[in-house]
Amino acid sequence: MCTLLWFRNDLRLTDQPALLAAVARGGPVVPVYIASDDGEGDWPPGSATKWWLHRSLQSLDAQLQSIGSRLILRRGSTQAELDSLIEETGATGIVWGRRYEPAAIHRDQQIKSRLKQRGILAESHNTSLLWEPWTIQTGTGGPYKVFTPFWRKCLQAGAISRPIGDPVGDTQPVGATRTIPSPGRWPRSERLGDLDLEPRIAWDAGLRETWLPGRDGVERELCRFENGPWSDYSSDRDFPEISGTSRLSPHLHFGEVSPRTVWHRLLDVAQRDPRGVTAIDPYLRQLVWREFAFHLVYHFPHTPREPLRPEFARFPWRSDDAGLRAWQTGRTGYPLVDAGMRELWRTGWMHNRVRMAAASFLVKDLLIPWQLGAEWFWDTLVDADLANNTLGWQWTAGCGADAAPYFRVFNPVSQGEKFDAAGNYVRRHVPELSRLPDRWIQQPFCAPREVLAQAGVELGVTYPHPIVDHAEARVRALAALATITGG
DNA sequence: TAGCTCGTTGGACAA
DNA sequence: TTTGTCCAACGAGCT
Repeated sequence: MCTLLWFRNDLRLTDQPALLAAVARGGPVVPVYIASDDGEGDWPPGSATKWWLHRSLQSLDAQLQSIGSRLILRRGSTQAELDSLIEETGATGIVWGRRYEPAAIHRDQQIKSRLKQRGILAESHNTSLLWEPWTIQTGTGGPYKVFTPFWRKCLQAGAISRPIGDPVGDTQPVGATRTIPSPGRWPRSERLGDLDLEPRIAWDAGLRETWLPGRDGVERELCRFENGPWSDYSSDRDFPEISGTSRLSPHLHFGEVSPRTVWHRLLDVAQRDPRGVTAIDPYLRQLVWREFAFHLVYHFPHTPREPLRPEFARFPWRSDDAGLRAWQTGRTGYPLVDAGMRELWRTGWMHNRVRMAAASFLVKDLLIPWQLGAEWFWDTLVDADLANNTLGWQWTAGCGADAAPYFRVFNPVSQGEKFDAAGNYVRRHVPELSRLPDRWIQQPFCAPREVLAQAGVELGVTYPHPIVDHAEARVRALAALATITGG
């Protein structure tokens, strides 16, 4: 009666329905993770993703060992590894958490039908969403393409159940069971180091300084957010120099915490707050944006590569290798954009407000296809997530759900002046500008010569000239849009 | 059915 | 300096 517990993007032991189902079968449970690209389509894990995954698996294994179990690691074809694990353990069932990306769905369906043919129990569970994509429908039975009605419909769907193992503070891993029965003999396992997830050259210092993958990191960020930032989230989240956001995105991506746990912990905090529970709404809305992204990628599986709005297939994008390279390396000459791109490179993350400005610069100022931006983010973000990344880029490019009005072109200078007025964010990530006064920090190219000299800035030498003139680029972007709207 | 309202995150310009 | 208005048209979603 041995059961394989196949972990994917749900690397945790608390509020883990697949784990609970495995234990409920009664026999020994073999927890397994398979490093494989075969469910990722043309989106194999990027470098930052692998860096995080290495540590997250380490954390999961430690948690399992603390209750007398362990994590079996394999690499290669998922189907072949599952087959061999069935051989080695005599497993009669496999349970896992569902995924919603097109390639993963396709692969999982094949695995499921093959297992069933062989008489092996194959059971999938919802381990990562509040509402699975097919449970939320418009009045006419279709998927939503606009966020606000989606949000309203979700709230109508009823209260979100408490996480398994509640009340909060119950840190026992398996809910009621609290132990995972081990097999008499463990199957073969790779060593974590042999999965080749670690970088070959040490580019990860900034990531190590910034992040703590795994359960302890979840606890650290959740506590920090609960103890302050949540209550000013709606205003502070826009200022990149402040840690006003939850910084939970990578933890949620890997399923080190369930959205349900986050939802209820913050709701509980808000309930004790004099301003009442609605004070947490702006943040909960963001959690539902994550749900919306999964809803969209499930119902429109072509969107990671193609625009949701078909007329954008005719958009006159430019080919500009030098521009792309300048953007990627944070050398566009626009300090806010460059600070964001360098924060991304150094820490594997970028503040959301800056993501919008940087992404807008690529697609509107440079007219470079949003797919190239999505690929760069995919490789460099520790929270790289196909659903969220797709939604974000299509939104910025104006070709996705909730399309932005055509005239919404972010001005990198005024965004900087609004949200980084004192220039602290720019100074942190673009040190060669750090001695510029606030007045010029967001637009060194307009600063008087003596100011630049005094700050030790030599344009074109210590810091680049702007690679495009934003005012001209804006006009050009609007003209490009007019070609596909017929305007 | 047809009509109505609205759309996460903006910017430029006039007054 | 601040505030209000306008900037396409469309299609989603509701009534």
